[in-house]
Amino acid sequence: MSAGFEVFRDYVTRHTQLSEVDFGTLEAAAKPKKLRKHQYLLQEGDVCRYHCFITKGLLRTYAVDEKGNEHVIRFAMENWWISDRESLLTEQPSKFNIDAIEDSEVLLFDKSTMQMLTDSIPAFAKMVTGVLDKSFITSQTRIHEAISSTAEEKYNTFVQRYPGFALRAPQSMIASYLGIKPETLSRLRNKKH
Amino acid sequence: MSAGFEVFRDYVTRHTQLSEVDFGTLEAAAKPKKLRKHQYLLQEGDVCRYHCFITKGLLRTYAVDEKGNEHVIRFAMENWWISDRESLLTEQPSKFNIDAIEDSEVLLFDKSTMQMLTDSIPAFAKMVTGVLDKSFITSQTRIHEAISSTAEEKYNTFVQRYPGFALRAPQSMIASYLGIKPETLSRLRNKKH
DNA sequence: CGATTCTTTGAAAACAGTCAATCTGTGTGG
DNA sequence: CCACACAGATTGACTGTTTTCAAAGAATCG
Repeated sequence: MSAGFEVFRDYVTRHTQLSEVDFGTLEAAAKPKKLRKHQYLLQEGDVCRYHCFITKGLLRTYAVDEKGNEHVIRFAMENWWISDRESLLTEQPSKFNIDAIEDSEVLLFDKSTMQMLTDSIPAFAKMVTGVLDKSFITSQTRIHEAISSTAEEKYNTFVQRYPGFALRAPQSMIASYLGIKPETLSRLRNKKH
Repeated sequence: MSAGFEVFRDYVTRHTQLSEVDFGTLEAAAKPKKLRKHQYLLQEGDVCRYHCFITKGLLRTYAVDEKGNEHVIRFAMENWWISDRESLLTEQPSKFNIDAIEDSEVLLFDKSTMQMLTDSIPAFAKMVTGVLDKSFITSQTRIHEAISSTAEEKYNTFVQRYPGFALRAPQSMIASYLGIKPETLSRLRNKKH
């Protein structure tokens, strides 16, 4: 009854070198949690308290505007981290929602536990900073595409880069992620080639 | 003959607590550089070797597409860091250009020096990670706005958030940053409200 | 199945982009 | 110091893309 620890262990092993003792410390610190489809991991207005590692499933971060429209900020699946870093950092209520698109399983590390882990395991701290660095680079790339590509280019790039998301997320959410309307995405997809 | 060291010292003092010795180490590691308007700090195809702290002036990161159009990825001014983190991390040629919009002054910290500094000064390492964290949060916010706002909303938000950029950067670059055409920006600005 | 949600399609309206011409301000060389 | 050249900004008319609204058609789930 693993609760996703092997997924996490594989991930960590691929990204850094840790002793068996350190693995134990990490696994003891992690709180496994299961989420059913549509279940919130974080709801707007709540303070985000956890760094969250996904061992199974698919989640999204989204914001809701005054008109009630949802805007998907990001998707995340197995072997990705998800949280609202702003809320986590400032301890202010989050502007975002995070919920499960599929039944999912995650490992939760609360803020102070994470601090303790990064303080006591330098290799883990390095890995975590490396993840952040890559996240930032990915964000820059997304910004670049958002300001320079047409709707069609954005969609094609998205499908190539994230085939998993393209297959597993509803088209309305993909449209939202790309900043276009679902009708527009439907038309793009159904025009020949 | 300060070369911007007091600006840097002020900045570091505002963000962390460091001994006089550590300040000395940082300042000894920094290479001051002056840039004239239009001068490159980094040119597409070159490998980015430096973390760069701006003590004076205004710079931009931009990409050039197949059609020759420039796309401004970001602006940065006094007390901001700028670099191409992807190129810095991977040591592969950069896809971006960084150049000076005004005559500027920067402090350069090369990759290995930066590594040495963060390894030997934990408080500095924390500050640097904090900067990265905030950069990531800022990127997320920008993505959110890019996918959810109209051109007019993007412009208004930009002016409020970055009055300095709005005043100091040419409108064609601001338009590029927002992902709209200069003509469209001009029309937005000149329609009454 | 039956109900709900997601996707597709159509037609019209709104919006942003294109191309070309004019206007403005800046800086440079004569 | 003036005049010209140049880049940046504005304006107009037109085109093309995306949104909106509405309705019909799949697909999914209890």
